[in-house]
This record gives sequence, C-alpha cells and structure tokens, in this order.
Amino acid sequence: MNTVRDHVEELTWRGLLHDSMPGTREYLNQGPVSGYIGFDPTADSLHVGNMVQIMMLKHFQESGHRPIALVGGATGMVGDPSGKKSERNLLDEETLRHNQRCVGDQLARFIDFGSRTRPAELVNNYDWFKDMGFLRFIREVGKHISVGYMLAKDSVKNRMESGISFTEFTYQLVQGYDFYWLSKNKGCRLQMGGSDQWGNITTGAELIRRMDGGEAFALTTPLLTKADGSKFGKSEGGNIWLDAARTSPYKYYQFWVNATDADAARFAHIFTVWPRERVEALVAEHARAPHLRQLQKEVAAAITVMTHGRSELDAALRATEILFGGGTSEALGSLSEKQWLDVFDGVPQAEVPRDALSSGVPIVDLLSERSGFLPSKGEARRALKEGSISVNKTRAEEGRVIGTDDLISGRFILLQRGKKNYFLLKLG
RNA sequence: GGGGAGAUACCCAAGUGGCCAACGGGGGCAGACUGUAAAUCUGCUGCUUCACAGCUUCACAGGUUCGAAUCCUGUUCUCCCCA
Repeated sequence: MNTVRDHVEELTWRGLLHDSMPGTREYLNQGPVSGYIGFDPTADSLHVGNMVQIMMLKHFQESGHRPIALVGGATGMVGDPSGKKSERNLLDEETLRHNQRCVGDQLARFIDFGSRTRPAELVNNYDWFKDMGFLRFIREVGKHISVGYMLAKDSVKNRMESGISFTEFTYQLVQGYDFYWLSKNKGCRLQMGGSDQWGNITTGAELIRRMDGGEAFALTTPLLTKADGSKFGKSEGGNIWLDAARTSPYKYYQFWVNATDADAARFAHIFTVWPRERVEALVAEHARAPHLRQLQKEVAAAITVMTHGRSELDAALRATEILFGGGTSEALGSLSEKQWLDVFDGVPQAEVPRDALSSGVPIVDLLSERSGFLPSKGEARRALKEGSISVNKTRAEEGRVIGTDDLISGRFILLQRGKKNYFLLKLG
C-alpha cells in the first residue's frame, strides 16, 4: 500500500498551508513518509490553541503518511523565544514528565497510534538529550552552525533589544537537533509547525544538510486568528482545554458552536476531516440559511466527538437543548435527578442547606454569599435591576425570596444571569 | 555618579486642597434587536442592610489641614537625558 493522496493540495484547499520548502510536495507524493510536529509540555493538557497542529498530524495521517508527535521534554526545559517578548520560566523535570504523559494521551484521541500501515508515533526529545553532555553538544552540533546564522533569525533578532539569555538563544539548535535526530533515527525528513516555527525548522534542515548531507522538508501553517482579529482559543473563561476536567465537554461544545459564520467556515476546513465536497456543501447551505446555525452545530459536534467521544457530545447537546432550546420551567421539571446532574455537569454549582431554604432566602443573598455565583450583593442587586436574573428559567425581581417551593425535583434550583451564564444550586 | 519625569480603579488615561468612588476611552457584564451571530442603541462596572448615608480606595509609611488622589517628609519602584 503505497498510495498517498496529494497532501499539499489537501492542505491548500483547507487553508492550512502557509509555506513549504522546495521539493516538499514531490517528496510527499512519492509515497508514505514520516513527518513530525513538536508540542510543548508546558501544561498537563493541550488546549484549542494546539488544535491546528494536532489536525496537521491528523490530516497528514489521513493522507496516508506516518505522523510523529514529539513531546518536547527537553526543549520544554529550555524555552522557545519565538513570539515571546520575555524570558520564560523553566519547568522542573517531574512536572514535565507528568505533562508529557497527559499530552501524549490526549494526542491519541486524534491520531491513530495503532494503525498497521501508517501508525503514528510518540517521541520525547528528552530521551536523546538527557545523556547529551554540553561538550558533546557544542562539538557535534554547535560546530556546524555559525553565530551569524543564528542571529539572523527573527526569534533572536526581536529579542536583541529586550535581552535574551544564552539558553533561549541556543534553543534553535536544540530543536534543530531534534529534526536531525529524527531524520537519522526515524527516517523523518519532514517537519511541520506554525509559521512562527519556520526559523527553528530551517535551522534543523540546515543541520541535516551539514551533518549528513541529507535533504529536509517543511510545511508550515498560517497563524489562526478569529474573524474579528482576536486571538483564537481564548474565551471569557480563559483557555479552552482539551481536558474534560479543565473545560467540560459542554463548555467545549459551546465554544465551537458560538463561532461566527466566517470562523465556522474556516473551522470546518481545518478541524474536520470531512472531504472537500462535504465542507463546501455545508458552507454553501449555511450561506443560504445562516440563522439556522447548521454549520456551527455540525462543526461543533464533529470536533466534540473527536475530542471527548460520542456520549459526552450527547450530554452536551442535551444540556444545550435545555438551556438554549426555549427551555421552560416545565421542561426542567421533567428531568430526573440523574439527568440534572448529567446535563449540568459543566455548569458551576454550589450546595445550600435545607433549613436555610425552608425559612426562605432573599434572592440577593442567594445569588451572592449563599452561592458565590455573583461576587457581591451589590453586583447581585445590579443584575436584578437590569432584569438579567432568572430562577428556573423565570425572570426574578429584586424582592424575591427563594424557598423550598422553588426546588425542582425536590433538589435543584437553576440560577441564570443573562442568556449564557448558568449556576446550579443543589440541596446539601 | 549627575539631572529630569512619573507611579490613579482590569488596561490606557484625566484630575493637582473640598462639588472625587474619582472625566474620558478600551475591556467586561447586562438589556433591546437577532441566529446562543455580527453591527447598532441603552444601562451597569469598589464594598455595605444601595440611601444626595457609611466604609475602603488614587505606589508605600508618616505629617500639615476642619477637610487631601491633590500640599510636606521619607521609602520603594519605573522611565528619560548627561557622564
């Protein structure tokens, strides 16, 4: 089985190709090859900001090639100056090890490590750096690259004013050596990454050329920004993580379903493996009836399944239906206790003691100190004044007192500020 | 080492003895509109038993004054110029 599809063409229509080194397309079209992308183990979970690179590996595998995910245990200890204006804090080895394991597990949800024909592989550059002494490194590697060459990189140039440590200055050589090592030991002569990695990638290609006389290739992706120019991957609550414990599948689904029209179209290209006809048909359909948000829904569903699995998506959809699907107090009452807990799994919650409730709690107290939903009573009053508070899907007035009568299914009260902020109170 | 400028709420930024919880902008939150969108309009955005009331707040610590973010003293930090 040596058939591969034209990967460069595939990336092009998906809008994922920013730049490539000469000959890369031809190299890929010869047959299955290996290609790698590095991931920083700076946290014990990846977030949606990493999704472009994750999908690069996935599309690569779908095209018939063998993806290698490199977890940067060693490079994570150094710190990449690319795109950073200040020196980075170093992580200790124990933390890095933990992060590497978690990141590896997450990648396994997207790319297939068990394929017979084109299995993905996970490597950790700490393994080839841990016994590499400083003297050996500067003799074997440093010897081949001139300081002038290194200084010419943007990542270094941009930091000459504000200052850059020798450690970060050296980073490109360390990452470059990864590329060399993989080409030598794994036959991997292609590196992929974000466009900000171009400088590091070319250093690696240069090393391969000088140390081995070998040829190397590269593919980079454009930096993804949202249609309004803001940074992709952040939302009100901060980062959107791939770890369900950090970002619930419900919130994760909501993140994607809230995409603007333009973003949703791009997400369909980048974050799904749908064939071109399907993507284009959906986009066209959406253009005819944008108010249905069909594109957002399909894209969000596809990505959520890929990340968290079918059943987590179903739970997220149920929650969405209840919270946004014109849900009413009656709809809430029809849920079983288990359904309540499932549906609101991703919603912040607090417990309140029964006796407090039986004597009645003023809504202001309930919203603020009793639950922690809103930060202060002043804030709670303000919210009530603007009419943005609902209790069990029914708008609440300032004088409202909440008692046991308001409990649904004998246990729950659903608080709501505005359309999208929910809070679940449980009887303690 | 010498000289100068400055530190104000999430960010930028006015204010230079009482009318300052502190103009304005950004951001954030909410309401209307809508498609859980964008754009637009409106309101809110220190705390408190929201009241033209009280309390905490304008780098930090003291002081002057009936009264200070605003004046004085000291401390810390930042920036610029000269050497």
